[in-house]
Amino acid sequence: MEDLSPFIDNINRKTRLSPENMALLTAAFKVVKVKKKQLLIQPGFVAKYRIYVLKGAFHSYVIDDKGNEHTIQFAVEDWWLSDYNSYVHQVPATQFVEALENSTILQIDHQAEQQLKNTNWELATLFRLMAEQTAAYLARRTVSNLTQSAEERYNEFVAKYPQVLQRLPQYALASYLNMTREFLSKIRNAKVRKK
Amino acid sequence: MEDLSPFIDNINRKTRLSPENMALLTAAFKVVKVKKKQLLIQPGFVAKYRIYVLKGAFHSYVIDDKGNEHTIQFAVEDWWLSDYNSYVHQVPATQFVEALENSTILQIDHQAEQQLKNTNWELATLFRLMAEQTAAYLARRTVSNLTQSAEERYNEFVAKYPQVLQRLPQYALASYLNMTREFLSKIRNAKVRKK
DNA sequence: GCAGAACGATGAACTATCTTAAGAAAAATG
DNA sequence: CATTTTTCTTAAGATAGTTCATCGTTCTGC
Repeated sequence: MEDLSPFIDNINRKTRLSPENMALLTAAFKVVKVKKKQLLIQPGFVAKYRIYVLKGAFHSYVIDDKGNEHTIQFAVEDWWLSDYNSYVHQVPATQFVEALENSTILQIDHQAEQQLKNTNWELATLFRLMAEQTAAYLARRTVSNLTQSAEERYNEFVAKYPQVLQRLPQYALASYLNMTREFLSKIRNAKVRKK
Repeated sequence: MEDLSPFIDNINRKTRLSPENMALLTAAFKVVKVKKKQLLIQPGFVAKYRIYVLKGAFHSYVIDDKGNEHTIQFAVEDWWLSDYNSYVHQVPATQFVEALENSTILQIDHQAEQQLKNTNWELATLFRLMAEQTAAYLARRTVSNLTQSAEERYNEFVAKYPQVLQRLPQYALASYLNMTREFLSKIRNAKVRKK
């Protein structure tokens, strides 16, 4: 049996649920184990799940016309992810969501989420707060993408997510920061020399 | 008296409200006229309002360390905008929201919105759908920022918002597309010559 | 425990985009 | 409608970031 307490804490930080509703919510999420490199979401298929990471690491990415991979989002323990556009509108995904390590997730399917939102005030509020926070996060990210240079984006990431840094392959981080792996390598090395 | 039908249609496209709730909602929004160049939101102040554009045009932007302006978002008739991070979390804004033309807006203040969401199921659902759609939109924008070149971003904008194009100052569009005005000028001109 | 694949580092040549500067056009203002 | 201010264009030189090719290192599956 998995320990769901990180998940429960995560929810409690967003809103206060009655014990019954917390039980309803956790019952709607399924524990799933996935192996490194396994895909949870693939372009062409509708994203069926909203995903919470209990243990492990993921990234979501797209592949552009030239065949280059671009990481859109990371998620490690206690983070959420999906292809939001696909999940919200139930249209075919454009993103891959791939495990970077062997991982354990909680997933809720779209239909179950709709059902909860349509019948339960507290849970509807919870999902609203999640959507608002996702929007606020993406807005901040858009600003940082528009205003910072490659090196500044790297520095910001290091400062914000030092623990995450260790666990990510550099090619994924590079594409998340919107630069080539070679250039990221260069930046990192220039830093080391300075010290 | 202003004609609110575009607003009402906008809401109806998101969800079906009872006449009473539609009345409650429209009562919570105030009609405000603003002059070109007027600021609705300013860095340092908490964004008090969620804004719907009835008539006119706006852009939101930030100013970076070097003093350069970066447009984050546009809005013309029938669009919504705010500094979402500031509005959602009620923290000081980082963005300006400025009128590009003399305009008429509908605005709801954060407290009134909370009140409606806390007491009314249908309206809570409406605001949840709005947050979800905002998140999905920002996710799409993030992808396009990460995967496309300057010229491709311009082409995409032209294809998607041809009518909007005419009404925006080029310097605002350039910074929205994450390039200098000079470079945008070059791209446009290269196109004209090809024809 | 080995072979092949995936990952990261490095350097040289290249290119997309920026910077600066100056003039032309357009719009706002009195 | 003349003047001032703002916006757009053009062009030359500068640079951040890419591409390509190569090599050492570390995973990974069998």
